[in-house]
Amino acid sequence: MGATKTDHFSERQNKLATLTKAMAHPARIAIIDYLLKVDACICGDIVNELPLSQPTVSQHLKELKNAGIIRGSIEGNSICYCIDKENWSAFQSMLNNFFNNSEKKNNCC
Amino acid sequence: MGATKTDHFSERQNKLATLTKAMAHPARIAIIDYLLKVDACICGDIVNELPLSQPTVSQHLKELKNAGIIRGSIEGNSICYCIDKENWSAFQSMLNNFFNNSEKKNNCC
DNA sequence: AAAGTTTATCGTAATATTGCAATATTAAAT
DNA sequence: ATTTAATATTGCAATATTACGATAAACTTT
Repeated sequence: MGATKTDHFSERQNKLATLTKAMAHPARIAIIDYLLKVDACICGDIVNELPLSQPTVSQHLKELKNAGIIRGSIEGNSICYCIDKENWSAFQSMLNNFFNNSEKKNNCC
Repeated sequence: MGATKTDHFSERQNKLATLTKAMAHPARIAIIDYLLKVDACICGDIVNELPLSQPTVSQHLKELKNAGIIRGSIEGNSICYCIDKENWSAFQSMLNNFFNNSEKKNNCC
């Protein structure tokens, strides 16, 4: 196999999995770090910032965009990427709800 | 290729990526959901709860354990799994720091 | 229009993940 | 000691991810 059985899980569970999957690579964490720091940026800057080739970075950017974490807009010759703030907040809430579901009981084992 | 270049990123970035990767599957989200809900459980319960075979669930449990998200202790014949509460809190802080790094400026694009 | 710049896509190789049947392991019960 | 029950491991097939060179596409500048 190799294909995830998404259809057997709740929409919330699939969304959380998709979100965490989009973040589940150090390069993508680094891109988000950078975008949060500079709060606007040109794609080429990211390529220079990362120890990866331009096509590889482009691919990571695409994944982040598909997940709704970043947005890109054409800026003349180049492309300006930034965090999608609304989604970013929504994602934070989503994850916090997930974590706070625990009722702070003790470990049982 | 296919192997992630972890050595070029900061320890923090790699840790965040490892953590999110461990959560990046609906079955693993479902397992965590369940463990948070029941706050203790026998492995067999999880197998019954999920639409996956016993070996597959066992594999997911192993990944969650390797990531430090859950712990297991032998309980007679079976194994009792639960969330590792200390790590769980630490992970929540780690993610919140990551999210809160944004300085709430507007979207630039 | 031609040349340069910037980003995306294609093609491909290497590796990782997902899933399960079959089997092994471990402990309890008979 | 055998059988039963619960979980882990092995082996393997299908698919996904990661990475990059080569190339395409789009826009700017000359």
